[in-house]
Parts: sequence; structure tokens; C-alpha cells
Amino acid sequence: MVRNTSCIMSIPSSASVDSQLTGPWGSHYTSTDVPTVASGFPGRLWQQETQPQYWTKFQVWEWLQQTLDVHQIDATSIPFQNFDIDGRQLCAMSFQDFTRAAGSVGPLLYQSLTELRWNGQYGSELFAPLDIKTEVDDFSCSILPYKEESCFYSCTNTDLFETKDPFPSSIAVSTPASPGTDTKKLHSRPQTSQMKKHNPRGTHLWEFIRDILLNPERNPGLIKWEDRSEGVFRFLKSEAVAQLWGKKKNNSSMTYEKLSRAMRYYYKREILERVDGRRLVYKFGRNARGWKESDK
DNA sequence: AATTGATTTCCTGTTT
DNA sequence: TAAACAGGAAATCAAT
Repeated sequence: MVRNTSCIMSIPSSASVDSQLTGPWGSHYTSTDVPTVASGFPGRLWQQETQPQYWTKFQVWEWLQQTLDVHQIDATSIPFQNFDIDGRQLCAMSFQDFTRAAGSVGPLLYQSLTELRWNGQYGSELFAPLDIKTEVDDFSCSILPYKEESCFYSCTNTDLFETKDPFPSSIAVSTPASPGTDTKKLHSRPQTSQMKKHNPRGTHLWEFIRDILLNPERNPGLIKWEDRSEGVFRFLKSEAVAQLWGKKKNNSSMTYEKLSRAMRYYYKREILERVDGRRLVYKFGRNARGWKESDK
């Protein structure tokens, strides 16, 4: 009955994770220049993080994911390969280009981007200093804070992963977070479907896993496809993934053991299929979307 | 304020 | 023996 709720700090997390991380997120990018970014960075830099024109391909991709998410549109409904472009190219697309590239979702994307660009021009001054928590990120972190809050995880001294990665995705990207501005148009746009209910903070565990798999640049050997076409994958650095997940959920005590329990619950919902006999191996089930190559 | 879906936490037992 | 796997039970959290 009585649970030992007291020993919360006894997790050797950082040590184990550190030792597991070796990729671009690991030692290479250890915090050297964090302070700069952490404490009020120059407006110019901020602009670069925020304005679509300066986005990297990955940021474009993030924006896409996020926008679809916000509008409850299935990520499989648009060909992502048409958006394997950086911000400059994205901004060069016309309304028609968007329609060509994303079909019926094109207009919505065009709209969203236009508003973002527009906000980007005036947003900076509305960005109160206290919002600049810093760092940030981790991948699926949102670029578009349509929902009032930004995506900061503000885990102050956890520069295990994030960090000065080459994809400064969401730094201050909480552009329109400022109340009183016209960011609500996006909110009030009619929803395409009601299929999904609440999706706290954008991503579920399985989507988080999927997104790691789908982003080689962001996946320094954390999880690997075993059979791409069948949706079979394997954890290479289970504890590191758990830490990352915990970071996303602002839970520093996440472990693979706990993460895997959540994974097992997915079997019943057919989001994952059981792959027995093989440790750390899972397979996407019929209810998992957006992982197939053909889905893109 | 109550409900609920999705985990999170803990645990005991089994398998690799 | 140390990790993983299996699930049950209960707690937690955020969205509604």
C-alpha cells in the first residue's frame, strides 16, 4: 500500500544516457555556447529561428507535422517528400504550388505559412523576455504554438540531447504566443475531422517513436528500422530514448522499463504488434499511422 | 467538479 | 545474473 514515493532522485539517468549517446546529440554538441542562447539572444538570431525563410528542411518538416496535427489532419494525407525543402524554397511557393504539392491541404498550409510569415515580421517585440526560457527542443517540439503555450521543456541542465543541434528548431518559436494578436484565426478554422480527441502536447508515445525513426538527422542511433516496409524497428539505446521521452514529458525519471510498459499497452489497441523472441523489437500495427514510406 | 484517455509508477513473475 | 518481457493494479495528468 504505502509506496515509496520518496526516492525520486535516485536515477542514474544522466550517466547512463551520456554513455549511450555518441551521435550528433552527444558529446559533439556539448554545451559550450548555451549561455549565449540561454540568456536573451540577439534579435537577429531570434528572427532566424522564427521566420520561415530561415528554416532548415527539418524545421519545415516540423512545421508541416505541427500544422497537420493542429488541424487534425492525418499526416499520411499529404506527400511529405514534396516538402523536402528548406524555408527559403518553402516561402517561394505560390498558392498553386501548395495545392500541387499537398492537394486539398495545400490552401491550409499556404494560409498557415502566410500568417506565420506575417507574424514573424512583428512578432519579435511582442516576445516578452520571460518567455525566452532557452533551449528547447527536441524534435517533435512544436514550431507553432497555436495553443497558447510554447513548446519549451525548460529542463535546465539537461543538455544531454538537445542543444545546439544543427536544427535550432524551436527556440523562440513561440511567435504568435502573444495574446491579443490575431493568432486565433487558426484556432477557429473549422476542423476537418473529429476522429482524434485530445492529444496532449501534440504527441503520443508511439508518434514520438515514429518521428525518431523518420528523422535520420535526429536519430543518432537511438532506434533503427529492422524491416522498414513491415514497420519493424528496434531500440538501440533504450534508456536514451526513455530519457528523451521523459524530457519531452518533463519527467526526468522516465526509464525504459516504464516506457516499455506504455508500449505494451499499445498491443491491445493495435498500434503496435507483438514481435516475440526479439528483445527491444516492436512493430507498428494497423492503427499506427504515418510510418510507411508510401504514406508520405 | 467529474470524467476519461493515455500514460506513469510499481510490482511480481517469467524468459532470454 | 542482468536486462527484457508480461500484465495487473493503482496513481497521475491534462483535456474536456
